[in-house]
Amino acid sequence: MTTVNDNLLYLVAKLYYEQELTQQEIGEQLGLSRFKIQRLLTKAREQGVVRIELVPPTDQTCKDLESELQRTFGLQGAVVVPGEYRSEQVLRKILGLTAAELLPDLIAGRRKIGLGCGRTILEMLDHIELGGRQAATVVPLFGGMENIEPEFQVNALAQRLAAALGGEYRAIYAPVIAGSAEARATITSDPMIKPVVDMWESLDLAIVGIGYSIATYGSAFIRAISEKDMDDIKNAAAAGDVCRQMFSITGEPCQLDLNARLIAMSLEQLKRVPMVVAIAGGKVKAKAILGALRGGYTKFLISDEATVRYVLELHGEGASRA
Amino acid sequence: MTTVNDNLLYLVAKLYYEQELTQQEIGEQLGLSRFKIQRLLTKAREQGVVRIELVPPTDQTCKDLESELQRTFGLQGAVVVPGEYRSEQVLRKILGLTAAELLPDLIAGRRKIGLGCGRTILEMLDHIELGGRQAATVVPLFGGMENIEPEFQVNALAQRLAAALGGEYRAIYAPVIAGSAEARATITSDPMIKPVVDMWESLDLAIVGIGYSIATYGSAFIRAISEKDMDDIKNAAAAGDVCRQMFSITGEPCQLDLNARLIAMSLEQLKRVPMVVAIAGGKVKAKAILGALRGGYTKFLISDEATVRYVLELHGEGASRA
DNA sequence: ATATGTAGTGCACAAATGTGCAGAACCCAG
DNA sequence: CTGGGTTCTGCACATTTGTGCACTACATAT
Repeated sequence: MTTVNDNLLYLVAKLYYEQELTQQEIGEQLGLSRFKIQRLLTKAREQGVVRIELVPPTDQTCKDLESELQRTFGLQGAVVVPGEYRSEQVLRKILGLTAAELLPDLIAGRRKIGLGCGRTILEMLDHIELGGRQAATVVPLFGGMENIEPEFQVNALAQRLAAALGGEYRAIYAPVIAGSAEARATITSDPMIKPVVDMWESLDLAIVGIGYSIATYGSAFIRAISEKDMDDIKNAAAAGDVCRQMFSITGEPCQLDLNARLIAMSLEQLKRVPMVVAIAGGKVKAKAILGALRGGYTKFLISDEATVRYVLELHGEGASRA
Repeated sequence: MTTVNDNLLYLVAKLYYEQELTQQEIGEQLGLSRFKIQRLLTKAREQGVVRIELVPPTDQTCKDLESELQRTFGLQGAVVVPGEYRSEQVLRKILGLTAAELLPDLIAGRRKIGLGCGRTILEMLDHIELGGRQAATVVPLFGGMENIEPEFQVNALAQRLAAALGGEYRAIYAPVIAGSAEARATITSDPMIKPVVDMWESLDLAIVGIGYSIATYGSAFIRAISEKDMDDIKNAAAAGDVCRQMFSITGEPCQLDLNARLIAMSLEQLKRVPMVVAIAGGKVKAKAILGALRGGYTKFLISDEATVRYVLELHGEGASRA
């Protein structure tokens, strides 16, 4: 590999990207075949002669809403993406991307990291680029489901985050819902599982989604609970959940028999974690988000403008009624 | 134009350039049509959300040859592009590009700039990006030819350089060869032409190519000279020219009748310019380059490794023979 | 209510780009 | 010089991207 290449690569790259000639035209001008040019370009990209940089929207976040959230709910911080997104797909991706970019700052030396699951979390993982050797350990915050969808494979997500961080992860080989309270006790005291569950007591950071309907959890979850559980949930007026732990719009934990069978970090434990980042958006989730905020289950919220406005409006109404 | 766009643009750009999804795939994931994605990407590029940067080969020039040139011929500087280029097309483009990138430093505040012409100079102009409002004036260094080829349209080249610099230019409306010495006198004293010709006396910078054969100048030039002129040139053992002024391999100006008809900056004038940059490469030009260096007609040389080695070799031979 | 312009959409088609493969060229050890 | 490896080349073909156009939507002026 002579140095000729470097100059040639640069030249070809320049003609292609700056003068916007086609590979064909460049080939003709240089007396080389189109294919050669094509390969030179590929090489130029590989070797970093061509660098494609994406400029993140310059902090165009809704500062006003962010500080209002912070004040109203005693958060440590918030990031509100401006705009209204009709498409849930788009919103999820944008929140995931936003979260991915905030992550390095949010992690900042925290070692024991708990990770929830869900589509937004999955999107976030798609965009993380960190690589740096972080001395971090990632654990799932609740058990798994037989559900095949990748966004609910808690261990896989933890593994991906750990890989992106260059740290380690712990897998949990337990179901999110045990068959009975006794089964739960047996499972969580199993020597393979206990160490993971125990870590929930001493996390430095938790990254969670906010759920708004048991329907979200998919058929596997529903299959695991009884008619009575369903009735209980309805009666308790569950507005949403964090780590599968349900609460009402006022932030009160729902008292459910189901709770005794849940293998998931508890809301009390969550409140003791020094930093909890919740990522959630979309009007359908507004009540769930409000409940989580009122209950103090998160310390940092990543959401979107339209949703946050609606959440604050709902909160105001509730206040005036009270 | 809402801020929504910015986030969406960034997202789409990221999916396209970093995750290397196709526009089709992105469309499917986001629930938007391929065409929409296409247009978003175009917008992202236009708005600078996507920034494509080319990293110039990190100064991989032949330092040793450069300093040898400098020492041997008393140059103020030299840049030698490494490698051997078989294709003249490629070499010309690479030299042009190299020169274009050096230009800002070479100009550095110099106001009166003289410009030669030729294919390498043309390539250089293709790559200049400067835009800055330079208080510069660009003049051609010799008259024009009826030749249609764009690389010999002296005024057009001067105009292009001036445009790139954001400065002014002067056009010369005179032929490079007048019909007779008397005609030359008449023409150069014409009030439209004299001011331009006079500027050659007080240039701050000249940028020239080095010619190696009258054949290079094209048919229009040849048509303008007689059989006798051709014989003269052969007898004088012309090795090359700068600004159409011919010299031998030893750097001696050729004494030609033709000279009295040339409307071009003289070699004496050229030697008085504080900075002369010559751009030339290719083994066929070696003798011409050597003559120019020996004659002191340039103060800065931009060339390629193979040629420079050959030039230095030729120079060594000459020295040992003498 | 009716023109009238402006912006956005999807489509059919055209152009450009990317890829697996088969053969050529090269290079070195035996 | 010969066989076996690697690299380089061009090509047919498949994929991906870009574009002019006709059509819709919506807002503003008449």
